[in-house]
Amino acid sequence: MDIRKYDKGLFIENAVDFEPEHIFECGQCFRWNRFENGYIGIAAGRVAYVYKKDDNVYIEGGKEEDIEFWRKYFDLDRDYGKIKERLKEDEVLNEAVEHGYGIRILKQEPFETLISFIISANNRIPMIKKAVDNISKRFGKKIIFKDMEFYSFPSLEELKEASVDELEKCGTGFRAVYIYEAVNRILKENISLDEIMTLDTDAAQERLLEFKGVGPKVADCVLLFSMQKYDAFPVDVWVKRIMQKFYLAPDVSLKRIREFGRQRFGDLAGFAQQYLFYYARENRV
DNA sequence: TCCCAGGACTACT
DNA sequence: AGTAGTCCTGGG
Repeated sequence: MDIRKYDKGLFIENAVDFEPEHIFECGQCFRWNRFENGYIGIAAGRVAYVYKKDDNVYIEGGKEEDIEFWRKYFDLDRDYGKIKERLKEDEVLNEAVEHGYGIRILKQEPFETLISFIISANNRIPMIKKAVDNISKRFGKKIIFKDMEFYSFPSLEELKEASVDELEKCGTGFRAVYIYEAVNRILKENISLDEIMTLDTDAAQERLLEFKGVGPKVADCVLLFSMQKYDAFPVDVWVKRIMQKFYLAPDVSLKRIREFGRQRFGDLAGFAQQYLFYYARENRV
């Protein structure tokens, strides 16, 4: 799929397997919101209004020098048609893919993803969005687009200024101390998320679990949504419900569900998880 | 007013 | 190895 320039930004001509609603509502990101005919949001300090019209996806506000950024962010070089073909051999996935046929897994920034998913623990999506937004307003950089204010998610350097109290005031609750400790441990122990990204899925998960406030589910989300570990299988309540309903007994532990998912879907476990999550959530399974 | 949703921690076994 | 109780916040 090719990205080209037009007068208001960038567009993807004949975008296949790409539905903004599926992409932005499948639980992987917190900074995109419904706007007019699509979604408006910010990724890595770049604001855009993304919508689909006919077969084209428009990235209004996208700059010519960011063509490669958006190509990578939206994972445009991957053939989701082929992935869906393979997953549809599974009866449940066949149904789930019908619902979320336009899902793509975004390539988000590891630091933002780590902090955002620490906030996601025992929390609901609107609350998570609010907290991430407050942190960005307080510690990120302001960007004006369409006469509206947007704020980039703060860098490690920007967030090191945050006290536990300030983080709490952003609406993070008991997770404030986890965020504070994560930021300061990364700085003090000179931890490189990019280096963790080079490890295999199990080794990288182990490293992420060393952060307080990061359990198996949060670690798997970071691995899948920012480190291209597509064999990760994050198990949240929705995935738990749908797995227990269609594949396993109702009392199977989260750990076993994770093991089952990874074994059954292999290198496509992460994609399967996204289709299942979206299906379960949309249908209130 | 209470109850519920939503993962990880701690302190146990 | 697995599990009960607790953490915070907004909405019904």
